Amino acid sequence: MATLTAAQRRQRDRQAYDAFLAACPARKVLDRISDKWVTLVLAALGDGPKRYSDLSRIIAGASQKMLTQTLRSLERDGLVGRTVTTAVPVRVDYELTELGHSLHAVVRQLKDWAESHIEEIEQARAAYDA
Amino acid sequence: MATLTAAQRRQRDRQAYDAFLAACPARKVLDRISDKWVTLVLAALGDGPKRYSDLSRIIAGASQKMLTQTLRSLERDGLVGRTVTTAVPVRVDYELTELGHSLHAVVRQLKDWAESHIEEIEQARAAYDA
DNA sequence: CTGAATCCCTAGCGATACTG
DNA sequence: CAGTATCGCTAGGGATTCAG
Repeated sequence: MATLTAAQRRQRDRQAYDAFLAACPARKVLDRISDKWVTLVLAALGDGPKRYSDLSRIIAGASQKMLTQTLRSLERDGLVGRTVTTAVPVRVDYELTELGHSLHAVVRQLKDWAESHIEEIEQARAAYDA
Repeated sequence: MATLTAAQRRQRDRQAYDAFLAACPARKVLDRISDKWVTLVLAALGDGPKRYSDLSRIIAGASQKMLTQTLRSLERDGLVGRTVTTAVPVRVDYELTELGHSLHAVVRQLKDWAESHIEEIEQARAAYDA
């Protein structure tokens, strides 16, 4: 094997690293929840099914594009269910699946951690900035 | 109050939404963990202190810039501690603080969830794509 | 060894307009 | 009502270079 330049080595490491990530389950979930819209939709659906328009209203900051995109990916992953009621104005309902609920439970723990430690973080920031 | 155009209404909603987010502890933690490098560093430090060069090797895919940037933000938030040993080549050690460990514990739950449900997600994806 | 500063490019997202 | 399609911007992050 020939000697590699630093750049080539970095490139190779990055390949190996990416491969490792692809095989790592934790990474896959991270991909899911690291999307802020995913978490927000999950939270919004946490207390029951919602219509598309409901979600759009609750998560006011999400563009149509992001909302639809997020719902599609969650549906694909089996985290939310989608029900279309063919009527004169079409009606679409979304709800967490069993799998979705179980993830929601974990995310809620994260939320709980946040609520109980956010003050410490802010203190640390203030101290650091000073 | 004058009548608003649709664009103006969206803008206003977005403002209100952002304000709500800023006050929401869950959003702040989401900001932290939604950064993939944060989670990886957290994981890497989960089993003991590491030198800068160790982290750089373990998280091979991270550029110097991202690694340093991530470590700084974690330090600022009081999640990791930084120890500089003034020597001829400078040596810097990083370790999780108590606060960092408690967040790590929660993130680990997420990881556990992933490992036990990733198969279902993949099945759902396969089914959806078909 | 550890880190700061710069350049630069792509992917993600918002805004808008159109369809069933 | 519930999307889809397209355009354009900007912010994240990689590569490179300089410094303590």
